[in-house]
Amino acid sequence: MGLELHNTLTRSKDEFKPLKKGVVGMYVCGPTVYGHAHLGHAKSYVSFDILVRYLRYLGYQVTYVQNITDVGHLTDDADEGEDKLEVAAKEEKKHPMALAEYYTHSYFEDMDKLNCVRPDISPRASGHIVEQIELVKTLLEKDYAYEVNGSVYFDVSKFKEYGKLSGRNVEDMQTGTRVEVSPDKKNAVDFALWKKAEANHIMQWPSPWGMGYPGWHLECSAMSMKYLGKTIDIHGGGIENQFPHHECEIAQSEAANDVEFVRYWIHNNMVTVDNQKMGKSLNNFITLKQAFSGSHERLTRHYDPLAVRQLILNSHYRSTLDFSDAALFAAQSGYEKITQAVKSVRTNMNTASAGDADEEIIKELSQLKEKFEAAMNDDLNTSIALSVIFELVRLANKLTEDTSVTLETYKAVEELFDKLAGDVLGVVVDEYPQSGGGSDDEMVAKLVDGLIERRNDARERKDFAAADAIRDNLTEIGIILEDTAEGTAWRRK
RNA sequence: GGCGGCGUGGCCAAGUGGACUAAGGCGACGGUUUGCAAAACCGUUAUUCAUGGGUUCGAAUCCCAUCGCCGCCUCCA
Repeated sequence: MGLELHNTLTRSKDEFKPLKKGVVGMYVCGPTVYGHAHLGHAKSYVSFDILVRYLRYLGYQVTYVQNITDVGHLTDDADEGEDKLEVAAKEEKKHPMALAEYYTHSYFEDMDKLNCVRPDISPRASGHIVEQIELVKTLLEKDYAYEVNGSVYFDVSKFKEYGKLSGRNVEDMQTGTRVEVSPDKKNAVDFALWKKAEANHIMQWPSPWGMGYPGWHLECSAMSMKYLGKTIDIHGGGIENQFPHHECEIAQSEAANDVEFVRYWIHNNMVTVDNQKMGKSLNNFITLKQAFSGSHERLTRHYDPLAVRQLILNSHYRSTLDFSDAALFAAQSGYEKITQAVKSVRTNMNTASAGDADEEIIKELSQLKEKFEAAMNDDLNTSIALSVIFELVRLANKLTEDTSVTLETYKAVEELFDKLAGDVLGVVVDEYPQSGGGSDDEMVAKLVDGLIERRNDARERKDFAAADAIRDNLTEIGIILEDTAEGTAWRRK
């Protein structure tokens, strides 16, 4: 049984078969860069990162495109909306482009820490105005769009399949519209492809319809088309974008190209914090930088970025995930357990004896691998996949207590950790620094090593009072000592 | 008003008709180990899946009702 993915378009789990054998084109709606990334971004992009990693694990050649929205968009389709990049720029007294640049860097920095693979292409909306204008022209030529006062709208009544993704019908929405309808529109559900800019609008570009800026659904259609072709295999995004954003993308793209736009629509669910929607006004809005440093009043400590990642993998991407300090704390402990096991295996490899691998162990490993793949094939059940990693941890920990285990056996265990927990889940890395990184680390390491030496002297003299005093001191500042058969190891709490 | 989701042990969370006498993690407790710890290992911690009916040989899983929580419909991952 191959990979099955839940496709929003069909509302069922469909076997994944790319258009071209062995090759996958995947587009994911990226962030609007007007602020630091938060926990919601983490869930979304870690989820899609898992999909990319797993497809590559299965041998697909994946082209992963994720846009950067650096063109602010109106808060609604009517004229009174404000451009959020411009709003943020005014607050910070910077040019919108400087702001976009700053938060783009910040975004990549956070995603790197979460061990998300970089997209192959990160196209900026502002760099694709030409393509977007071309798309609007095509839609006008094909009579799917109309121009009014320098703005261009998509005529939803012309696209019969509008609503097929979100399961809405146009009549229902006509009556239920809560926002004020722009008088320029023929129908309330019509959406802007191009908006005329007022003189004070900073970000604007020349177009056949005058100075303006692209509508907020347009960039994804234009850029996915440019880099992945008219039909793409996978389009991912947050569930809140299912409507209207993705519905509109389908309308624009299929009207322009007369072919199916996306074969598999994948939507991930939202995040809550302490069981409430995360929002700035609720004081439960937590950025990734705050989570990594522990600088938020709802957090009792700092959390390892990979522990945040692990918490995300602990639940399914289509379930809502509640971030709480307790949940993060549990994930941190679990993450450390995996890390410890991997480190022990690697350490023991240095001293293990030569000899063939244990056949029983090899058999167990291949069973774990099968279980892992079956879970991932079932719409990316990372929760079960992660439980397999914990089984592997237990197996590894038992081995490291046995001195007769051979190097070949350890190699097989380590390889499975690297492939499943490393390449696919991304919670195991190749190198673990002794501590969190930073310029003082080497000095800290030397200091701790020195103290360990003095403590061991005291222990040899049976002066346990002195020995314990040293250890207690270190514990107080967050350094944990562990006496093992090979000597005393230490780690940061 | 329209659409959708959820409610599983102290906490997080899989499972969605029969191998469920319900994974896994965290926490807690007991044991092994240790000079004492830490880590690790072994064991214990839900006869029960919001509640009440029903369908079925069989339900956490399907249907109905009730209660509670949440999301989308306006930018948002």
